[in-house]
Amino acid sequence: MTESAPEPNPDTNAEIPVHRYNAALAGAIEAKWQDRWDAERTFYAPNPVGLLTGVNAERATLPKRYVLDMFPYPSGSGLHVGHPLGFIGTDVYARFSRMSGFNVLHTMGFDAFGLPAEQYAVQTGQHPRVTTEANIATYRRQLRTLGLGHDPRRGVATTDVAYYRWTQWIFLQIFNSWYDAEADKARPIADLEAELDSGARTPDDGSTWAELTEGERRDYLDTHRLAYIADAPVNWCPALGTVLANEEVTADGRSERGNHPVYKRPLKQWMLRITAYAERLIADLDLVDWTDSIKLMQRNWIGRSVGAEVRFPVVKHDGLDIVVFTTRPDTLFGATYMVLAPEHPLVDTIVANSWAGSPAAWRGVFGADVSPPEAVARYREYAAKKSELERQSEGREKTGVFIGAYALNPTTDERIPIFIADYVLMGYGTGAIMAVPGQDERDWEFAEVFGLPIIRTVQPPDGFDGKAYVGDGPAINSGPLDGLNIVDAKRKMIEGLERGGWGRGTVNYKLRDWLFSRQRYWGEPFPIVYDADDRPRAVPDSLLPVELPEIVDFAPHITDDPDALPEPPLSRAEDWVFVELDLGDGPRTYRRETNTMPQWAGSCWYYLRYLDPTNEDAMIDPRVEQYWATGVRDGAPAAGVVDLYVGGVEHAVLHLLYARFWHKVLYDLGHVSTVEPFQRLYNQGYVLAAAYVDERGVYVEASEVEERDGAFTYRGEPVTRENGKMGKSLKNSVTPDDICSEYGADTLRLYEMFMGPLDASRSWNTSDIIGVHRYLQRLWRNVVDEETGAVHVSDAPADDDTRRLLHRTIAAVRTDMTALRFNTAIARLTELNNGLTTVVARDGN
RNA sequence: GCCCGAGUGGUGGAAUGGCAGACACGGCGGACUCAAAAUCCGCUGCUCGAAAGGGCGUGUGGGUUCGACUCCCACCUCGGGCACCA
Repeated sequence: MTESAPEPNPDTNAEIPVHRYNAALAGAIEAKWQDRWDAERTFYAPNPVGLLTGVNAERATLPKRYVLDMFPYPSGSGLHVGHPLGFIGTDVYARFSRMSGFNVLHTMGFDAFGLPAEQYAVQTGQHPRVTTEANIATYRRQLRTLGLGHDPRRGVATTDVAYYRWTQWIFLQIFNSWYDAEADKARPIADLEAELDSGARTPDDGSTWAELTEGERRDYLDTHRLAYIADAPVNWCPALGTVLANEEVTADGRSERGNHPVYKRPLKQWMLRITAYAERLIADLDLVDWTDSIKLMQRNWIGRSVGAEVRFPVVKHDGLDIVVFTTRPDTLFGATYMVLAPEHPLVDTIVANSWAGSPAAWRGVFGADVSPPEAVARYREYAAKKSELERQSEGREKTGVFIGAYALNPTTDERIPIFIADYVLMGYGTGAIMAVPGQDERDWEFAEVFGLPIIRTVQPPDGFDGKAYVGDGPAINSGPLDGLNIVDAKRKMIEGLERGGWGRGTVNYKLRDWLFSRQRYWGEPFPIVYDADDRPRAVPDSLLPVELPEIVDFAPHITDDPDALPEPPLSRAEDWVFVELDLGDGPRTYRRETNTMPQWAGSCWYYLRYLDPTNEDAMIDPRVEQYWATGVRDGAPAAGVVDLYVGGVEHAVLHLLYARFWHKVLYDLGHVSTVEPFQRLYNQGYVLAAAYVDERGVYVEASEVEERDGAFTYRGEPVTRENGKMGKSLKNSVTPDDICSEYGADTLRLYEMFMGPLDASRSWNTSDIIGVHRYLQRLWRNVVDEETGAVHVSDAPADDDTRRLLHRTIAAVRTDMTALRFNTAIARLTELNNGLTTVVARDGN
């Protein structure tokens, strides 16, 4: 056995043995190996073709394994020990995979567009790119110290022009596509145009293609694209100066970032047609290995409900119907009134001019002394002004107003009154409901307030003393449905509705299309220009990238005025906004789109660019994509290209839903060969740490708090201890740099993996680190003489007990590693080392 | 309100139907040291007992089982998600 001399300990403290494993020696060992990995390009993962082929080429014939972290936003404060928890976990798994004979792709990029760099730029005038690049350099240095085995060639940042060029290209793929419902996939918009031109397809709005003007045809195509401009109610946040996606607004109507008030108002914005994929986004969850809780969160967010659409004819308006969506068509006989959302477009058409003897109670507080149209106007004003927060604080007290109009219940031919009320939302279903107070708690409450009739259509069980009964039971008061349970009654009702032309079975989703434009500087510009008719035109691929223009004032137009219009910073770059281009019909002047893409855009596909980061001719070379897409699951081809994806649970809906959507579009268009991006998803827990509050309730710097006899003080003042997520806001961050210099990176890595299962949140406790440090020290001492540096390794066969222990450890560690149970793997290794320590103490080596 | 998940020593945690508390921190005792730190060795769930030994013990109450931290039912507490979604 050849043995090289161990590193001498650079620590000059004469008190300790020269070859003791401590922070100084660990640092020397780690630096030596990190340099060697760089020099030998150890972690370069070879591609089958292209620029990333030469180094380690022999590994390209091995089966592949793709181990991915959710890439970080490079913030100005650098890493704390909570950030690398997942990075270390994937690194351990990647190294284990590499040693198990896989060609492992493992790297780290940066999600570098976003608000903090822009806000810092607004404050200091420094360009966000400068800040961003400095922060990335800090992150790279910190990550290198941790000894992570990344392929450095693949770690792209979303702000790289060479990267966002392809983000823009993907946007154009989406823009240039439509969703073919029959084929159930996205197809090029050119196909739609060709089919309309040839007559193979007719417009779905009832128009005749041949009779449309050129402009009307453009409009038709534009409204069918997967990326389209809509003048729809959006979430407008004046304090941030931008609009936000539904997913970025909290339940109480505030911005997730900054907690500012958000207002619903109609604005022209870019939308992505994610709703076309709702069914596939639910169905394909069966193909991936994610935790049930994450799958459930996505299913709930998409919110599929099965029911029926039913037409209610409006009295005195021949041929005019109100269409409602209901999940309970079986209760139709009990529909005693209807409710429209206040902003429902039919309201203005059907509102009556007089109350015509209807009960005064129906007028609520808004129509007490005025005409129905005036009552509608007043109620609308009341509902629009009420913020989401106020709706919350007022509880669920039902308000609304009768609009003087009636509809006919198609099953009973009864005349039923039509109300508007804000408990019906325009954004869900058809914005109109049939109200069945007997079987719906909200409808019951409303009926009580307005004195409306209640008819039970399901027999409640004996002893039921509640109001609305939502459970199962035999149908009553429902003519031919009587006696049937809910499931059978629904089926029979839908059959009847479809036969009579009164409705049909349908499926509805909570998911809305994705609001995709932001009024910000530090984001990807859209590769879109507007022509003289104000219609959007794609910038051709040959003119990509559309680079961010240099401007001086990065600030969004921030205001307290909810009526102010958003004003993108890019609109100030007038030289850039107006551009002369030849889009095939001669040179003309166009106006550029001045919105930018949301931060989610770059994170929707970075895992794909990692595959072929230097390719200038394509997003990915298809042969490279094919190689990395060859995963296996239960013996069959895996659905996802990434074998293991580790990150925080906070991305359960936003990022993971958006990325799946983009991936499916790219799949439909033939650019990727898997239907899903991420085969196995694992959510690492948070690192928690003690945080301290003073008597004013303000957090104080945790590292300066002193403990005496169980009481805590900060600069002499008493403080109380809490436990919370490590971070800047709780002032309880611990940096990896400090831990590395005190114990070494291997001790830090070992501690973070030993604290508990990877998916559980764990409390950081600096005093516990010594345990794993001692383990490394004992391990070292079993191999290296602390005094002389002599390596005592023996070729002599171990005794039976030792061999048994060794092989038991190997088996257990292998199982634990595969299941990402690193804490127990380390415990097994500690037991092995404790066993060896006994042998060494007995036999001398 | 609805839907998930979790409750085990002083602490982090282990055990997924078969010896509860692996591994580690902390604590106690010892070795080394003038002394302390570091390092090493031993003990350490609670409780009765001088000891041998006994009793109790995985949030609470019930159940299934030869056997339950583990499976089932109800409840309590904590954490997360959704929230007038028809």
